[in-house]
Amino acid sequence: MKNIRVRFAPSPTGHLHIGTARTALFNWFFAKSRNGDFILRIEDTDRSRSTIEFERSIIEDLKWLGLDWNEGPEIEGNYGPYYQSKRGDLYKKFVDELLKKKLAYRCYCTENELEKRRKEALARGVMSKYDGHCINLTSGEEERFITEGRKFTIRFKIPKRKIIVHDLIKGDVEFNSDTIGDFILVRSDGTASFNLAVVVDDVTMKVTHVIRGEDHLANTARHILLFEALGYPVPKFGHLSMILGVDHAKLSKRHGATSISDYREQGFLPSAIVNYLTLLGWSSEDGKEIFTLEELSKVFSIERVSKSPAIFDIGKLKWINGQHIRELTVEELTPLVLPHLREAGYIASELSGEEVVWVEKVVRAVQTNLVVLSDITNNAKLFFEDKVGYSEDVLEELKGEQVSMVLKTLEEALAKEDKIDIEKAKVLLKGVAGRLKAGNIKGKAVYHPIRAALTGRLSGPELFYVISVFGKEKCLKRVEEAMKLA
RNA sequence: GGCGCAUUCGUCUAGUGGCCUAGGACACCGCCCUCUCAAGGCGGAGAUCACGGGUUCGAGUCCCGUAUGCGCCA
Repeated sequence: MKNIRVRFAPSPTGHLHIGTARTALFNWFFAKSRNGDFILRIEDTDRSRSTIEFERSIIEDLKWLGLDWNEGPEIEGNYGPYYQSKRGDLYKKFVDELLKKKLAYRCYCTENELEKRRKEALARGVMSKYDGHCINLTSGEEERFITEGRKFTIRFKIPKRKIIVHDLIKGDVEFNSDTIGDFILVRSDGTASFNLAVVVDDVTMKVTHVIRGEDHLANTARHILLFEALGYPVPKFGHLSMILGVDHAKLSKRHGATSISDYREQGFLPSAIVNYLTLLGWSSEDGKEIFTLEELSKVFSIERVSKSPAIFDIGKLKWINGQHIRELTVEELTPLVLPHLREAGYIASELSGEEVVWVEKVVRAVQTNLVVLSDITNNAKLFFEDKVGYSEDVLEELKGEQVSMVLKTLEEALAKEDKIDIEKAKVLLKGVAGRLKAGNIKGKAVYHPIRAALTGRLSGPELFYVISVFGKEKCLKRVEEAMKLA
C-alpha cells in the first residue's frame, strides 16, 4: 500500500489558533494511526502579513502540544523547500506548462473593468463570476494591452463538467464547474495565488490526503480541476467543520483567548488542550473522554469525525484540564506549577533540593483543587504567608467556648512530636480528636478552631496536609498566637 | 446573488431502519463522604431528534421541500 502523506500548512500571520491546532492534530493522528508521514509546510506567500516571529511561535506551540513532523522546517526532507516563499520557481514552471497547453491564459482586465462588468451582470441578475473576457485574445489585442502598459494576471481555464469531491468526512459533494469562474493562478505582481500554490505543493510533495478546514470545501472543486489539468492524481480530501464561539460566529478574538499560547499562559496543560480539541469533532467508540496524545494517535479514526460545527466551551476544557492535572504525579506537577508561584512572588527563581521537596508537599495538598495551573496561587497562598490575617469570621470562631481546650490539647500533642509527615499528622489529629471526645468536644468543634488558628481561614486543604507542610514549630507558634485571641 | 455544508438536551456528542418510552460527558440541582472548600461516589432535571411532506409494517436514521446558521465565490 502507498505510503500515506499528510500535511499541515499554517500561515505565519498570527499565533497558532485553536481551530488550526485541531486541524494539525487530526492530520497528525491520521498519519500516526496509519503509519504515514506528517509534513509541516509554511504558507508564507503573504509577505506583508507573515513574520518570522509568528512562524517561530507556531512551531513552538506545535511542539508544546507534543506534535512532531517527518518533514518540514528545522529537519527538512526530500520534498523541500518547506516554505512557499521559496517555491516561486516551481509555481512558475507549472504555470508555464498550463499556458503552453492552453489550459490557462493571460488576462489584462483592470480592477475597474472587472468591477464594472460585475455590477452590470448583477443588475441583469446573472451569476457573478469572471466572464472570460480575455479567454480568446488575438495576438494583436494582447500586443495593444502590453503597449498600453497593462499588467496581466494568469487565469485558469475552467473546463465544463461536474466535479465530485469524495470527502472522507462529508461524503460525496457535487459541484458544477459552470458556477466557477476562471480563477487567478498568478497575480499581477507575478506571485502565485493560494489556489495554485497549494495544488503545486501538494502535487510535488506527494500528499495523499488533504485534511483541512471546511472553509476550503468549495475551493476543492477548483483544486481538483487543477490537479487534473496538471496531470497528477487527485489526493483524498477530508474537510473538518468549523469551531464556533458561543454566539455561533466563527471563533475570533472577540470570544476571548483563541490562540494556543493564550491557554498555555493561563495554565492549561498541553495534554488537556489536545484532549479537548479532539473531542470537539471526534468521539471514541466506547464513549471514553479522557485521553493522552499517545492514546489518541492509536484510537483516532477519521470515520468518527463529526460533520457539524462545534461550539468552543471553555467550561469543558477546564474540566478536562482538572482531570489531567489529577492524573499527574506530584513530581510531574510541581515543576509545572513553579512558574506561577514565582510570578506570584511566593518563591525564589532558584530552589534548593530541600525547598523543592517542600513545594511538592504544598502541591500534594492542593492538587485536587486545581482546575488550571495558575490556580495554585490562590490555593497555596496560605502556605506562603508569614503572618496570619484573621478575618472577622475567624476571630469569631476563635472566641468559641471550647476553643482554648482544643488548642491546648493540640499544643500538647504537637510538643511531643519531632518531624511531622503526613502520616504522623493524621495520627496526631486523630489523637487530639480522641482526647477531646472525652470532654464531649467533637467534629466541627475540634477541627474548625484548629483550622482557624493554623491558617486564619475557615476553608482550605485537609488539615493533616496543613500540619505536615507547616511543621512543628510553625504550628506551635500559630497555636500560641491564636490562644491569645481566644 | 450563486454554489456548497450543517441542523439530536444550554454545550460536546452516541445513534448508519426495529435493541431509542433517544445513551454518555460538561454545566446545573440534590444526596452521600467530610472540620471546610474542592475532589470523589450516587441520583435528578434537561432533546415532541429544526420544521413540513413523503418512502416503509416501522424513521433521529432513507428521499424531497422549507427555515435557520455557517462557509466559499463574486
